[in-house]
Amino acid sequence: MDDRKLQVLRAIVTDYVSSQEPVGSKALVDKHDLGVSPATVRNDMAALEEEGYITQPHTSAGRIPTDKGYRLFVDRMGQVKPLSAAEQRAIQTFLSGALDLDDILLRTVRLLAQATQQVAIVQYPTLSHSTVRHVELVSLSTTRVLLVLITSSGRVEQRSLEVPELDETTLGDLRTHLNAAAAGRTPEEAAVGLTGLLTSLAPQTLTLGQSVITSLLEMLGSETSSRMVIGGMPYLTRYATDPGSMKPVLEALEEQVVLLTLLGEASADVVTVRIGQENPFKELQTTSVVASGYGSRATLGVVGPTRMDYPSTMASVRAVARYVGRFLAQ
Amino acid sequence: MDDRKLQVLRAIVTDYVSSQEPVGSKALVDKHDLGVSPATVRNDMAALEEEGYITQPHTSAGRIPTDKGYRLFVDRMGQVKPLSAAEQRAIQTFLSGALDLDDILLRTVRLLAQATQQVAIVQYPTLSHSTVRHVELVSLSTTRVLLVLITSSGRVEQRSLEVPELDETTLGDLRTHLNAAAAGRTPEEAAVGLTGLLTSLAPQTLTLGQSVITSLLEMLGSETSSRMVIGGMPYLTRYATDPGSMKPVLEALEEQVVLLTLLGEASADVVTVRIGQENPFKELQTTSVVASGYGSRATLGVVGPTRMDYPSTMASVRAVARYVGRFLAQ
DNA sequence: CACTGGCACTCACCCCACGCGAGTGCCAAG
DNA sequence: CTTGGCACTCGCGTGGGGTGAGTGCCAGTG
Repeated sequence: MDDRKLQVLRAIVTDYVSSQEPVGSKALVDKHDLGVSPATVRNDMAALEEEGYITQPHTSAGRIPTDKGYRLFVDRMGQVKPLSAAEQRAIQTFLSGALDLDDILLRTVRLLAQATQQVAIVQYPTLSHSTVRHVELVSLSTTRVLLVLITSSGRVEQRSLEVPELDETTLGDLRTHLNAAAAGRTPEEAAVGLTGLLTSLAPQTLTLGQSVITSLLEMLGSETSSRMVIGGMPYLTRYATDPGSMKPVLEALEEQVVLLTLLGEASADVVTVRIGQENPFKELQTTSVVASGYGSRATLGVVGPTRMDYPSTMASVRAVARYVGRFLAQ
Repeated sequence: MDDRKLQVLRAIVTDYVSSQEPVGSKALVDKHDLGVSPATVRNDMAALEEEGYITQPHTSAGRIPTDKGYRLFVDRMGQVKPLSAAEQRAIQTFLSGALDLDDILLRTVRLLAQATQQVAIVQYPTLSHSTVRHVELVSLSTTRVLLVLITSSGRVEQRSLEVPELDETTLGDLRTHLNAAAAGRTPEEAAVGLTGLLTSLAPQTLTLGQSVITSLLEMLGSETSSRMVIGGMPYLTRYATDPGSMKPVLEALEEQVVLLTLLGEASADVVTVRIGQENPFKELQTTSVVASGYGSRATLGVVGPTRMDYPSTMASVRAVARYVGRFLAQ
C-alpha cells in the first residue's frame, strides 16, 4: 500500500468526519498540504475506490470512506489522540463525588457520553476479583425466599426463589452456614465451600439448601453481569437525518442480549472497534461500536455513526475505562 | 357549549389522530354521519376555532385540534374504551412468569409500551404498605459501610456511607439492634423504633450509629422512589418527522428530576393526562403524558405525541396500573 | 333562525424544466 | 509518475404554472 495513498485516505476520513459531506480532490489538496496536484490525488482516489476503501454516493460527487476504509484508518493510522488536560480533569472531578456503585456507574455513563457526544453503555462490574461480603436470606412468603448477595465491591445482587416450604429457624440456620462457607472469599473459593456445604446439610434444610445453593452458585459463576446503564441518548439525534434510521438503533439498545454480546467481545484494557457491517447485528450495521474492558471483567463503550471521530472516541473510551477501573479498585 | 359542536370536535380529534392530517369539513360529514351539510360544519368549525379548540396550519387547509381542544375532548368525551379480551389476556400472561421485582417492572414497562405503542415509564414501588424485612450492614473499607434495606415487597435498597471508624463487632452489635428496632414493621413504625434507638446507643457505637440511623430514616421516609424503568424508546420514531424534534424528549427522559415530577403529580388509581403546554417542562411541550398511580404510592405512565389516541392509551395505562398493583400486593 | 347550496378565493403541494457548479475521468505533455 | 487541460456527468437549488382541497361568505329556503 502506497504511502501517499494512505495519506489521502486519512485526509478523506478526517475531512468527511468533520464535514459530513463527500470530499473532492481539490478540497483535499487545499486543506492538507499533500504536495501534489488534484489530478494526482484523483488517480490515487480511483485506486482506493478500486480497492474498496472509498466510494462515491453518485457520479460527479466527492468520495466517502467505506467501512473497509474506516477499518484501515483505525488499524494503520490510529495514533490515539492523548486527552487534553481539561478532559483529564473532567474525568477526575466527575467521579470524585460518587456515593454508591449505582451512582458511580451513572456518572461514568454520563461522562463517557458527554466526552464522545455519543450514546454510552456501561456494564455493571463482575464478581471476580471481589470477595463475597455477605449472603442474606429473607422470606417473602411461606414459599418464596429472597436471596441477596453482597460483594466487597459494593455490588448487591438479588434473586427470588420458589422453595418447597419454609420456617424461620431453618432459614436462619442456613444463612449462618452459607456465610461461614462463603463470606470473605473470592467467588471461586466460595463456590468450592458451598459445594462442600451441599453434601453436609442437615436433613431438614436439605431441599431448601439445595435450591438456594444452586442459585447462589449460578450468581457467583456468571462471568459477566447482565445489568448495564445507558446514557447519552439525545446525542443520537446529532447524526440521524431521518427518524426511521434511528429506529433499529433504539431497538438494539433495548435488547439486553444484543448489548451483552456487543460489549462482551471486548477484552480487558484493549479498545476494540467494530465498524458498520463488522457488527454481528443487522440493526447496528450503520453504526460503530467502540468498547473497552475495565475493572476485572466488565465492559464499557459507545455506539455512534460509522462516520465518527475514531481517534478521540477511542482515547476517551480508553481513558474512562482506565480511570473507572482504578477508581473501583479502591 | 353546543352539543353538535362537541360532536364535531370529537370527530376532528379522532380523524386527526388516526390520519395525522388536517381534516376538512367534507371529509367529516362523509365519515361521521353528522346529519348536516359541510357548510353547517364549517360554521361550527369557525366557532370552535374562535374559541381556541382547533386551528388551521395554513389558510386553505383543514383543521387540527389545539391542546385546549384535546383537553376538552379528554374531559368531556372520554368514555374510556374497555380493553379487548385479547389485551386483558396479554397483560395477565405477560407478568405471570416474573421472578423478582426488577423482572416484574421490566415486563411491566415493556407491556405498557407495547400496548400503547409509546414510550413507557414505570417507577419503582415505594416502601409504604410494605414492612421492613431486614437491615444489613457490610463494611466496605475501614471507613465505609454499605447499608442495605430489604422490604417485604422484595425491594432491596442500598446506600454507602462514610463513617468515622469501624470495627467488626460494633458493626455486628449495631446490626442486631437495628433489626430488633425495625424488622417486621412498617416504615412509620420502624422510624419510631429507630429514633428511640438513637437515644439509647452505647457510647462506642454512637457516632457510627447516628450516621447509619440517619440514612436509614431517610431511606424509610422518602415517599417516592427515585428509581424507574423506561421502555419503548423505538416507538419515538413512529411520530417524529425530524430527528431534531426528538432531542428534547430524549433529554427529558434522561433527566431523573423531570421524570419524577412528571410522574409524581399523578395520584393513586386515577389516570392523569397532561397535554402539551400543560406540561411543566418546555422539553415536553409537544408531548402528552398519561400517568396513573399504582400499588401504594408509585406511578407509571406513557409519554407520546399530543396527537395520541387518548381513550385507548388511558385504558391501557389504567388496566396495567391496576393489574400490576394487584400483582405486587401478593 | 338555523341550515344549505353555490361560488369565488387562497395557498400548500406537486411537477418539471433549467442552469449552476462541484467533481470526475481521460488524455497528452512534461 | 505527475500535471494541466478539458469535456462530461449529474445532484441540487430555483422558479413558475397547474391542481385541488378547503375555506369564508352570501343569498336562499324550510
